[in-house]
This record gives sequence, structure tokens and C-alpha cells, in this order.
Amino acid sequence: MLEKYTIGTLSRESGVNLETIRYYEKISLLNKPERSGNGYRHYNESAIKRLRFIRRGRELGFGIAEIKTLLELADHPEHPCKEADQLAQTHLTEVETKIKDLLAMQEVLTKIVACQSHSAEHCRLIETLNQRSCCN
Amino acid sequence: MLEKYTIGTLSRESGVNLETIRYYEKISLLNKPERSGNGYRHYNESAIKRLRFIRRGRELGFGIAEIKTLLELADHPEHPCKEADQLAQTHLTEVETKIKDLLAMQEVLTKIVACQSHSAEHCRLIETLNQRSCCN
DNA sequence: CTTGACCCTGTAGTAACTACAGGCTTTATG
DNA sequence: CATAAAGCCTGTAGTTACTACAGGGTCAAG
Repeated sequence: MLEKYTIGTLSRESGVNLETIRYYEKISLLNKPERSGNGYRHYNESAIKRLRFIRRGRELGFGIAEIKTLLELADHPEHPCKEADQLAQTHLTEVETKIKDLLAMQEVLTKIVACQSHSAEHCRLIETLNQRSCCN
Repeated sequence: MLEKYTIGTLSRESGVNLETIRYYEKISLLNKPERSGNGYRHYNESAIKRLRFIRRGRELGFGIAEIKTLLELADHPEHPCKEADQLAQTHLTEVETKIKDLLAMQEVLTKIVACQSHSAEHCRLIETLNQRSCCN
């Protein structure tokens, strides 16, 4: 009753790719599971929760190392939250930096796309990359 | 007079890391330069232009493969611009997708950071990852 | 003449997977 | 009952775009 999921089932339940689960085990993000006589991995409910935790962390853009720390903290509810707060703050700043960079790219690309050109000689994208003046 | 830059000078002039220049050569993004007797690479003005073109492309977020295509197009001004327009459009869409994803992350992270917690048990980030209800 | 700056090749490491190759086991179907 | 499909196993290599050495040669200045 306790170890009722095979890796395929766990993959479906958690939304994490099967090969990714084995990868997480290899890098010690997940504990090694029990094995049945045939060598198959078997998991329980807590593995699902853990994997979902990891998946949500990845969806928020945290790296594996950060998630490892967060799993540690989640396992010790008495610990201060300071470290997690710090991770969130730092990560938020990184995300905002990336947004800023992408918005700058978007602005240039939008201008380029807005103007149809005919030949490579007067192609806006290529002109931009050559840093010659653009069609405005 | 023609081949007057060493790789270090080229690096400074183009704003591209020296090791990256050698890497670009290895993956055939840059042509192999002349070598002087001692085996040193020597470059001319056109190499600077080409590297700057590449750098600007990278700054706009294009991948190496796309830049390779764009360099081809830039070398053939009589070619239609259609392919470049297409690349720009596709890339713009990718950039906008990334922005959307990052904005979603930012929104969640901002909420998490806004609320100071004390212990991991009531830590907003960890609660979010556990998908228990948050402090609002 | 030696020290520091510059150049060379080639390999390995980074992040987080993904994709096989090659080979078992288990389950479903005829 | 045989066989085929689905599922599992290990281990390695590939992806992107660099970056960081290790180990070694060359060149200019004091």
C-alpha cells in the first residue's frame, strides 16, 4: 500500500518527465526509491508531493541548487524563513533583469518586423545588424 | 596593411571575448584567418565588421544558426529579404513568449516577497511550492 | 635575461535536461 | 500459449553558447 507507484505513474501524477525523474535521482535531488524484485523503482505519495514541489519551483524559474535548498527548508518547518525569503528576492531580481533585456530586444525586433523590405540590401534586420541607418 | 589585427585587438575592437572568437572559428561562424610565421591569427577590418554583426545579433537574442543564415544573406544583397523577415518575426514571437513566462514568474514572486514570514512552516515561498494556501 | 603580456591547441565544465542504444520484464491479445 | 506492445533498466552522448583551464610557445621592455 505504501509503495504503489511505478516511475511511469509517478511521471503522470507529478507532471515530470520520466527521464527527468531518473535524472533528479542521479543528481540527488530525489532520494533513491525502493526497488521491487525485478529492479523497478517504486514510489509513494510523498514522492509525488516532492516532485510537484520541484516542478513548481522550476516553473517559477528556480535552479536545481535553489530547489535543493528549498526542499531542505521545507523538511524543517522550525527553521527561519529568512533563507527562503532571500532566495525569492534574489531570484525575483534576476527575473526582472531578464524581462528588461527581453523587452529591449522586443522593441528593436518589433520595429524591424513592422517594416517590410524587398531585398537583403535594404533589409531592416540586416541593416540593423550592420548598424547602418534603418528605414526611418 | 590589410591584416593588421591580432586576436586580442580584434576582441577589444569588436567587443567579443577572445576565447569566443576562437570558438566562432571552430564552429565555422567565422572564416579561418591568416596566420603569421609564429602561428598567430591576423585579421582585417572586415573581420571586425563581421564580429560586430554577430555580437549585435546575439544581443538581439538570435541563435548561432540564425546568425549564420543572416551572415549569408548579408553577403548577398541581391537576395530577397523574405528569409530575414521571417527569422525576425519568428524570433520576436519567441521573445514575446519568454516575456510572458517571466512576467508570470514575476507576479508570483512579487507576491511572495511582499509578505515577510518568520519560520519555514509559514514561509510563503515554501507554502506556494507546496501549493497550500498563501497568506491572503 | 628574465618577466609579463600575448598567443597557441585541446579538453572539460556549465544548466537542465533529452534522446537514444541495447536489453530486460510484464501485460494484453489472438 | 506465443508473441507483440508497453514499460522498465543502465549508461552514454547530445543540446546551447560559451568559459575556463592546462600546458606550452613567442615577443617586447627594462
